[in-house]
Amino acid sequence: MNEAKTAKLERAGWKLGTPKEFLGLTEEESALIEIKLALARGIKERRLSQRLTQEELAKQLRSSQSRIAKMEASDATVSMDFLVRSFLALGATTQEVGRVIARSSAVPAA
Amino acid sequence: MNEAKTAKLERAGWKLGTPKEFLGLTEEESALIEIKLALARGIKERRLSQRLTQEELAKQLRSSQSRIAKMEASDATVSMDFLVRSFLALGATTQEVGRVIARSSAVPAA
DNA sequence: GGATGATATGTCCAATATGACATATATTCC
DNA sequence: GGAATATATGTCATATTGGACATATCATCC
Repeated sequence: MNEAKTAKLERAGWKLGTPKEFLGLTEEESALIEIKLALARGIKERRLSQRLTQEELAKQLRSSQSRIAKMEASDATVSMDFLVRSFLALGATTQEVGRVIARSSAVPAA
Repeated sequence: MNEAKTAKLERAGWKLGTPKEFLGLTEEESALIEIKLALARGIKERRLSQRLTQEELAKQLRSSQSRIAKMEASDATVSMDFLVRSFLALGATTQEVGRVIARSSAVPAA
């Protein structure tokens, strides 16, 4: 992960700490974060393409606009359960959820 | 989902309620559960193939044996975050996580 | 530049998930 | 049948995540 990205994540409340490769932590830690970022992006895309407001999506999920905003901003207090539930609520299939996750750490071709 | 499966889930603490297709709830609800079941199975498989005890895996994750047991039993109190973290801790890539999820609701050929 | 509508951010406290622990139940070997 | 080891289940207190609300910021239109 590059510097700009980690800065953004720290603003979103992630406690990243310094790399701890030797403890086997960072690789999983960053993979998990990449997954959440990818889901958040996917959710926002889907919501927009369906011309839904955050308020409307919130209602469907019996949640609140602020929570949706935080989710799309990859706030650290948003769980993966909530991300996946939202994605599914927007009509995604498990196949699509899986695909988004699988590709989350794909390195763009140089 | 068949009857035996729902019975097992209810034993694991899931509050399923009667189908609410008309509210668009059940499809997502069951998809999410299928995902969690698939992850739990994948985790147990990986752990066993690496000849790790629940205790050992727990230590790696700074968790406890009981939590691992609950996870593998798809207990309702286990979060998706924890499932994915565990899967990754067992050496899975995001690709593999994605694949397991994508296939979670695959219907076996008749 | 001020409405209006959408999104972002911060804070509450209620609900849920967590690790830890105790203890129960397998499973395997002797 | 009883050690020894692994796994399951129940319960706590603490930590994390949740919805709700207030308010701030941002865009678009007039």
